[in-house]
Amino acid sequence: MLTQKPRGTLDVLPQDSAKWQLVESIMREVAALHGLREIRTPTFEHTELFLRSVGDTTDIVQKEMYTFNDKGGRSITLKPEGTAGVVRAFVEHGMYNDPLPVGLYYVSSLVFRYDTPQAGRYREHHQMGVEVFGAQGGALDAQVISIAGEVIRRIGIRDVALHINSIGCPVCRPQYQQALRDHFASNLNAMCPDCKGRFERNPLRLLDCKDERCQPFKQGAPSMIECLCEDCAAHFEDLKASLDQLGLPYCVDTNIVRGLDYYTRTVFEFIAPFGEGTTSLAGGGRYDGLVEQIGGPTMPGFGYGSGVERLLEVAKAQGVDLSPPPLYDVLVLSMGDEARTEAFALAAGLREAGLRASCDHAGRSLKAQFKYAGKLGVPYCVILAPEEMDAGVAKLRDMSEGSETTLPRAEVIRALVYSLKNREEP
RNA sequence: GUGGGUAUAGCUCAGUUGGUUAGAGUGCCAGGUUGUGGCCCUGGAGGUCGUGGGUUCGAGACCCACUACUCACCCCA
Repeated sequence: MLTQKPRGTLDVLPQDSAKWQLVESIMREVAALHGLREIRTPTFEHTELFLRSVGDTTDIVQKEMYTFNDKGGRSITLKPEGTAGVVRAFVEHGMYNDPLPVGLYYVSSLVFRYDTPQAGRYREHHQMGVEVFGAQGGALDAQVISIAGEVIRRIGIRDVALHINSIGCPVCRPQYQQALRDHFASNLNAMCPDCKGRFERNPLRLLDCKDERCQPFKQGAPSMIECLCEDCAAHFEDLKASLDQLGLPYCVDTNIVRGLDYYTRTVFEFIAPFGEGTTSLAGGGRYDGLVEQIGGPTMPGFGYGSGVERLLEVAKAQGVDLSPPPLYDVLVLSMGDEARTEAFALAAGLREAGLRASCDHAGRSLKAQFKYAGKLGVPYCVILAPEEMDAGVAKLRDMSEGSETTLPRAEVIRALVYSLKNREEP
């Protein structure tokens, strides 16, 4: 117990942390291309925020939140998703007075959900994401969707499908829900117990029930797309045209509903094959009523979240090489006390010149030092031994070619800087 | 939350119908002329056999509980 991490958590070890940094840097690069600025919000918020935004009938709120009372008797909840906290901060700090639209992104934000862990699914995970406030066109939706897609593409993940849908707005969704109820009403007695509950609460969920008994009744059910009001339909057309302009292939998937109540109009997911099935790499959508609902002005919004663990696991399953470069550009090897002291100074000089360098600190044999360099894949070694010390020179060994050159000690740093620079080019 | 599978060295795994000091490969450390890595050879360190009970003369093995991992359902990142 003492040496066992809590269920559903993950240790990121040194051999993997460089991959995390790579993914995070890709997110930052792409975000910068779109003029987004980083925001960091607390790991926990007042429980009320999630009840109001995510919705108190959703699975997330009903059974997956880490909620507790703090010592002051406040009900606190660890973030179960990324958007609510950002919206809260946006409103709290009056960011709607900034030049609109306001584009924000976050990197490796902690997210907690108490559900059964599985591959690619944890109780604590990290999300990167984007939220844009004050822009309402379908083109904006397409642009933000393209950010998620571009990050996935730059990581090197393949075979990703973009699924989009529109779930309408407060004008047309009630009409659609009524249309669904009308469709299912006569057969409700033959359907599964879950669906009987969904019928009143959230009839959209009737459509993605997996129970065999319910399958036949879905035939001929109206689709949300057909019932969109004029404005929502136009918005959806705008989105599709904009995705075409960006050259981003997509499919309209009416099963994409999203398990959060605040979405309006556009919802989307990037889906990749994973194991025997598929997994969602990023998901989000439009939330035009949320800012107002939290107590801000009327303000459209669009955003998404993407799970870092999943991105890395799917990349790994696809054999994407995210391995970092060798730990050092150069190691300074030495024999004897005099040379060791000199090696220590030379390594410091190399770092001064911007090279990643070190020397032996274990008092190991020259052979062991070479083995160490070989195992790390270090491209160059400098050798300092009594003979070189007497002559005021050093040997420079190219580890991949196995060639050695002897040069004056004072030339070593310049020669290495030159060699490494030329190495980058090919 | 419900059901199936699994848990032995840092990693991947053997371990016969319960029977003495629990093994292999790999990795790690060292040595093979005290100046040279990758290949090879030798040696060494490293294990509360997931945890706690039980059965038994005796449990890594059999039984129970717990914990974790894993697959499916649900939902999602």
